[in-house]
Amino acid sequence: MNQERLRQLTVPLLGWYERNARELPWRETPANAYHVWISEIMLQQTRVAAVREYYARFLREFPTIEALAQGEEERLMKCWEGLGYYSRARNLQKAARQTMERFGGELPRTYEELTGLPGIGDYTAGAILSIAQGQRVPAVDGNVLRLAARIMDCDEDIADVKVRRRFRAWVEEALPPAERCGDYNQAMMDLGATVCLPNAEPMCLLCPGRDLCAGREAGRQSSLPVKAPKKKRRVEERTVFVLLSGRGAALRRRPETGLLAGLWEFPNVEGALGEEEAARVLERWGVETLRWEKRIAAKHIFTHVEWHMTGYVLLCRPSGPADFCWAEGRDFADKTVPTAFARFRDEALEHLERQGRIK
DNA sequence: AATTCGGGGTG
DNA sequence: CACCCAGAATT
Repeated sequence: MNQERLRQLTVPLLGWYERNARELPWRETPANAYHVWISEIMLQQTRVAAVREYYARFLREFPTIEALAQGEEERLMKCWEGLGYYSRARNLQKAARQTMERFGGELPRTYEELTGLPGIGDYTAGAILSIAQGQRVPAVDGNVLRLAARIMDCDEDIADVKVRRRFRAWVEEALPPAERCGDYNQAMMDLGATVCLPNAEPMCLLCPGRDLCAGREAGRQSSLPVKAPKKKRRVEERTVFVLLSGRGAALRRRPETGLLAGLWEFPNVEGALGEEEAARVLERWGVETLRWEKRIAAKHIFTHVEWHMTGYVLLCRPSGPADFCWAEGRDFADKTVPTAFARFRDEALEHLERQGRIK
């Protein structure tokens, strides 16, 4: 195999990194394991550009592990609103609490203890240990898999766990001495993000590995890595109600498990209901409607499911099932409503504001 | 080994 | 539209 190519990259890569490292907020305090941890969790399956603002705001709200452990869930989730994969935030707080109890408030320094904390897996443990603790541990993410596949001209399926394990072992062999491993891991990610681009023609002329890349040599750089196709999304039809009363808009909490667990949503039912069917649902709920305002079509795409939503905005009395929560003003603003319902939240806000002015 | 978890940027 | 992103946990 071509692991040798990966090993040959190490020295030029570190040199490239010294001149081309991106300036990122979490790189200002690399020795602060808490900062590194927060950034790594936020960056899971999430681009740097999306994380920046969230990172700054999160650390303002929860400056230390202790503050995070003691923080209120409502505030925590509000901090995460719009970032996605909300279990990351919940796991973060669970891990913070375990850290207070088991490790005296400091993140542990071994791979086993770190991966034992909720939300910290193979990659994140490697990132924390190498960047904040100067330990010789690899951090293999999507960037590294792509880079390694190209430089070794390896066409094995990087979606396969066994293949990933082998890649990790090869990267481990290519690692520099411990004190440079944080830089090495971050250099691989920077090179992957800015030069060895995903889903596009890589900018090989700018790459420190251009003369030793087996993929480029074979002219296959842009068709690597190979990844098994994932199955397509299913489509779900839903009917969403924006119910507006003198006490505000109706929200309810989603179940504690599953999609958007524990977040707030506008009351909704399965199916694309017409007005008559929708009216029957409201009757069943015991909602006294005063006036139908309008109908809105909205679509939201998740990774594995696609919601086609029919929304009804209507004025009503503040009646309905016990799990309805009528909220306006700060109460409404404080509740975490996921992006999937953004179109309906905006509609509700517009009406609530208008009412506020009349008063 | 497969599926489930969000949301957004990009070709 | 399809693909991917500083992945992890659950089934």
